[in-house]
Amino acid sequence: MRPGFYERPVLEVARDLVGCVVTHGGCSGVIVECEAYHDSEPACHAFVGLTPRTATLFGPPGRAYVYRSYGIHALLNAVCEPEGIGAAVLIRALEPVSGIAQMRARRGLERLEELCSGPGKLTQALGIGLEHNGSDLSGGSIVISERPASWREVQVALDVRVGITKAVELPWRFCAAGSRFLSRRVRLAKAV
DNA sequence: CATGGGATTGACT
DNA sequence: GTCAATCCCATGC
Repeated sequence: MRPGFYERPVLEVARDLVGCVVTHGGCSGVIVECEAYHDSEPACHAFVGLTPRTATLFGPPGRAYVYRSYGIHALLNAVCEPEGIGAAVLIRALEPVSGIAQMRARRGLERLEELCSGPGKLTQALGIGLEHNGSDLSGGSIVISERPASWREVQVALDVRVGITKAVELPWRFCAAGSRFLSRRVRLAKAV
């Protein structure tokens, strides 16, 4: 991504990440769903302040924050905003583009729509794990790159975030409108 | 040091 | 629809 892309308000970054491409482990996909988290609201891990767990979130922008969810899944975030502010965008779903045979092997599934349609699914499909926490998202093994030409004009729909119990009303979920590869349907369908 | 709670998924009723 | 799996870590005694 261009310099400074992640060092902006996390809501702007989340909106702009829809349509961008995530590549790792010989596989890639277009981001069709993501969510913003910020230390000012209680659904964000960084809400509790600087701890060993949240250190990555408060660190420099443009790094990966990868953590274990429910003891089982690794979830991938892109750290945003200037260092010292705890904010990140959770990558929640991809439209598979390349390395699809390897994704199927890693997931043990055939159906294209089920390979990356959830935050834990896409990390499994791409082979992303906790060891990637803190890695650079431009020069590291995980790379996020600009929207391909065909995604330049993507329509982004807003919705409330999935799976949280605090600050549930904030419409900080960003989806590619009409995509078949979302983790769940959009309810608000408010466009940005 | 013990406890409790998840930014989920897949299997099962 | 319901529910268990499973681990990291924040919190509180």
